[in-house]
Amino acid sequence: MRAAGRRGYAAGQARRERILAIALQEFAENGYRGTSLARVAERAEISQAGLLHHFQSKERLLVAVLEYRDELDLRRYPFGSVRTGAEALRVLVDVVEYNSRVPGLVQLFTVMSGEAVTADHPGHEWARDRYRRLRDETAGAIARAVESGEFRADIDPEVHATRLIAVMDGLQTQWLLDPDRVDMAAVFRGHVEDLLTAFRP
Amino acid sequence: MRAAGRRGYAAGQARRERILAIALQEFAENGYRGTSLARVAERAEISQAGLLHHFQSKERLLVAVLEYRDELDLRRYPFGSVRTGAEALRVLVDVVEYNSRVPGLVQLFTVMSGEAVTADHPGHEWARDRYRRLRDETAGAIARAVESGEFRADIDPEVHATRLIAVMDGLQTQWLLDPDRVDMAAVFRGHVEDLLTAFRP
DNA sequence: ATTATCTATAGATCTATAGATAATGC
DNA sequence: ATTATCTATAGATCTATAGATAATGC
Repeated sequence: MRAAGRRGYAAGQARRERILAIALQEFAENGYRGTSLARVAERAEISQAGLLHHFQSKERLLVAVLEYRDELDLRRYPFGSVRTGAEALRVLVDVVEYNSRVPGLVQLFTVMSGEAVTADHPGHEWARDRYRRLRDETAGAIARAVESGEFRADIDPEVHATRLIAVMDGLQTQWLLDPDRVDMAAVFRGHVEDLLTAFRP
Repeated sequence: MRAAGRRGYAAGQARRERILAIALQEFAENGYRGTSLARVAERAEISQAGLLHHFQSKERLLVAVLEYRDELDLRRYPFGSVRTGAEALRVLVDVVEYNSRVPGLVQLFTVMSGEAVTADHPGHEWARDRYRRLRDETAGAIARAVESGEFRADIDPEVHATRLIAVMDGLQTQWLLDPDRVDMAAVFRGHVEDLLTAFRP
């Protein structure tokens, strides 16, 4: 397909993608501060200076990894095309069920969100904006369901969006730490079922 | 008071406590991997070798900080002395309200939990065990309320404990990243009120 | 005798840059 | 000409230990 032939040669483009995939794994396993460029370079079979030719600094590499993930990830949040509130909540359940099959990706977000609450972390703005976007999209879907009369009129879309995302997030941490004792997908599914009952007018 | 004169001189004991308080701040601000012993030592006005006389390694220092916090923290979770389910949920609301006044401590736990999902992190076992304990205590309180007939018979204490802790945790992350847009205490209070309604037989 | 503290340093990182050489594709 | 890649290295860390000196309190 070669969507991005705009800059660099084909070999360089392929190398950049390989570096991104490996860096994603390393950041997920060790966090930003625990990841070394030397190790990423070694696994990508390039010298460290070679790596820095493609990504000018460790910060830039992290930002590129986060954007790379978001691209793939946002496709799983098709809130724009969703018709009903029940459908929107189903999308969230699907996302959680998908996540429970890709612990590495979940770990990237959990580790990054944790580190990124510290002010000087290069992913700080990214994390803040990502949550804003998720809240806005989720709240929008809930608001539409309230307007259509599908959900009760007295529920606050913003508050429930914040809560729903909090449950998803908090479950991820508990699940990653103790997968045998925390059935993330089942607990979240139950939560959404309870909500659908509570939201009914 | 000098509860712990058992090992070391008084001056050493005082110094250890000073180091713990400063290390807690540094770990909260920068995470485990982003914290340097040199900086902790500098702020505690001791040489780095002097610091390592009191805590034999960086790992041991982290463990000591986590235990130090837990001591203070567990007093805020007096689940043993709670009589009713409603009271237990009130305790959680109180904890969240208290937390919203001590962002530094909340940040320590959020950063540590995030970093600690990586397998080799020295706080990995600590975090896993802490969540197990929280879940067990919360589930126990809910189970008692179910048995007494205060809460509906068909609610699963373990599942609801996991969910409640997830909401608390997930709200912390969103609140730390965006305190102006996320009113952690209010959202959690609303959540608990909704639960009390839903739990009524 | 035990504890507290220091200086000095080993030894291992780590990120980023300088500067050279080789390959690519217009 | 641009891009990709390398070696070498500067310069700044970082943790932990060795070994010495001073203070404490039984």
